[in-house]
Amino acid sequence: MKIIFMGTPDFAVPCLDMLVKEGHEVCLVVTQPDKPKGRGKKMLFPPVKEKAIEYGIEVFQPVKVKEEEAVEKLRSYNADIIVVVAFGQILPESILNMPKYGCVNVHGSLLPKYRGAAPIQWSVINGDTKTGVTTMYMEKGLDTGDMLLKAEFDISDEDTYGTVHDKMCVMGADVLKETLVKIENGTIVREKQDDALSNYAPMISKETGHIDWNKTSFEIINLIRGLDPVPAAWTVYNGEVLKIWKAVKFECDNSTAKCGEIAYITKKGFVVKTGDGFVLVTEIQARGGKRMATDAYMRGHAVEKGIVLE
RNA sequence: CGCGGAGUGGAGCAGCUCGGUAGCUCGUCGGGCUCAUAACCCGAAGGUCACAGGUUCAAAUCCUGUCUCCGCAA
Repeated sequence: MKIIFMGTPDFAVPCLDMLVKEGHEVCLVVTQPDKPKGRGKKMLFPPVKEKAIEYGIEVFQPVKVKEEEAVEKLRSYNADIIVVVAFGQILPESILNMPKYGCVNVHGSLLPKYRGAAPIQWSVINGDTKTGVTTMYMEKGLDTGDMLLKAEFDISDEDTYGTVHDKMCVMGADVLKETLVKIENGTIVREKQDDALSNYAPMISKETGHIDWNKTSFEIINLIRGLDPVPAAWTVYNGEVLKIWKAVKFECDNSTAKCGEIAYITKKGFVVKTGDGFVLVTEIQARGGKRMATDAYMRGHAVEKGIVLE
């Protein structure tokens, strides 16, 4: 099929890769404009653009795809279908209605759960043990379109946002592949989303990662997992931000410690009181420092019992 | 030229302001104590102090340049 592909981050790359390898005619790749990133201010290409260049596909980077000029450019390609994977901009109806087969989206959750920008993170943060990808026809509402195909998989205790993301984007490409086959041969089945079962997964901000030690150990550990590797869960230690990369439940008999207080020091790390128990923090990152095991950090820094994390 | 921090034995740090025998907490190896141990005691190995120049009688320490890593901001 003749396809316009719209996507931006790493998550979208396997899908683009698949489209090309399956022999589809990807006539245009639409992605977000280059932005100065990183330390220097270096202009970095979005990952999807890198891949498009590799394949020699034309790249289009409108600041606002909904503007008339951009819409007309898309129309001029007369594509059969538009595939959207983590593009990062809202599409106007003029685009949604443009191609013969419509606009298909790959979403990182089992819809109708976790509509919105950060479905993977929130499913980990909420402690879900199962997630998946869903393909759907796009419509005006945010991730509300009719569902097409799904694939699900388990989230283990060891999984983080990063590991789930990596599994999911590969799986997303597979599901998309199958979806396109069925669309093309007319065997696809649309399924309405049950709005009553839906919820929203809002964008993750820095503040999302600020640990509330009054919460349960389970909630705190899941928050840490859900924000690893970006943007990280953190707390304030001696007035400075301390990122927490890994923590596990811990048994401790310190009954006087209050939430957030370092209740105990072990060889592996320090133990913090939570809303319903204790967690042993085993991997951290201090301001200006690298991510490292807590015991390594404690060899060079004095971490004392009684300090309260905020 | 966005702001800032850092590169010191295997790990994490101190020392640098006020140049002059490389230190701390661990790890590793050997020995000892112990029913035993991640505990304790004794001992040992292991570092061109990121790289390249410069100043100096002498540079981890002062000056210049380069590379790499990290935090913030985007």
